[in-house]
Amino acid sequence: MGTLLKPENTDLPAPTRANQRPAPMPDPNHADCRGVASILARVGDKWSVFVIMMLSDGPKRFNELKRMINGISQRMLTLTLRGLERDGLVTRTIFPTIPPRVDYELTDLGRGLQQPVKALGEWAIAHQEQIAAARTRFDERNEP
Amino acid sequence: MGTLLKPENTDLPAPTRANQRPAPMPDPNHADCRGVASILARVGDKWSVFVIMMLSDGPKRFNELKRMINGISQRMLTLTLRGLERDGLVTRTIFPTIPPRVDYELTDLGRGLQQPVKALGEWAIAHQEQIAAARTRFDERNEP
DNA sequence: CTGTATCCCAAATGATACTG
DNA sequence: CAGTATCATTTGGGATACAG
Repeated sequence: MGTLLKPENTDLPAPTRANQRPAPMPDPNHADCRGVASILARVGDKWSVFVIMMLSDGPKRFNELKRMINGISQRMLTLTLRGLERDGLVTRTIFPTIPPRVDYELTDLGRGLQQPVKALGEWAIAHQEQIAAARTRFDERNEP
Repeated sequence: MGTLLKPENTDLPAPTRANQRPAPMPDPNHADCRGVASILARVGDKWSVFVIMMLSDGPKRFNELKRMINGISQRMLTLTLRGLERDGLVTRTIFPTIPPRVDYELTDLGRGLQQPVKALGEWAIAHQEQIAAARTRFDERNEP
């Protein structure tokens, strides 16, 4: 779903024989590269992030989400929700009424993920001007 | 580059006429949706994340990065680095020697981004088993 | 209403070859 | 070494249409 939902290409780097810089610890960054990548993929997925955001303030129905997330297709919403459900981030509750009603809600795990995602979002907001400026500079420097 | 490097489809949700739940504030989550999305896209990009990780402990050369990030193609490394450079997250320094040498290094901005990304990575590591378990459960529940 | 199944096009990426 | 150019392939994702 995301760009990188598949766990290949996530090997560890060859150990830099003699590290030219201290490199204090065995570098926790590299640990568990494989597994982590597939989780980052979920976060990297635009729709997943939006859905998680939208579920912040309580459960929502399918079409409710569809309306809130402007531009998502039915197909992608279904796929995204399935992915989130599969990862245990969202629950899916069916009310066997007519017409049917399905509620989606964040799990505890999902709410936990929300925190770091939000932190990221806040960083993005805090620095968006700086980045926009950098982009402009770069662009006009490379095609005048 | 990432799945969602383009700023379309990032509109705000239509105001839920009469909200069925309190919906306390104008919801700061939705603010600056467009701009933020393109930044999240960068983070969502697998290769970008890896490159940022790899640059944690100092500048690296092109092929050095290529070797460290197992599986990335020359093409994708180039594109990824260009993107990071464009966003002002990485600097590119050319040493006009023969053969040429190019160093890539995180900017202050880039190092700043590293923090939230790392937080996310740590969350991922902390919960990877829980997620793996959820996936297994989901899978065997849906195709026995 | 909440999906699933198809078809189909555009974008992303890998492989390969070539260059300063 | 550090790219650029081109081609081939895969994949993502929108637009239907249909079903329970």
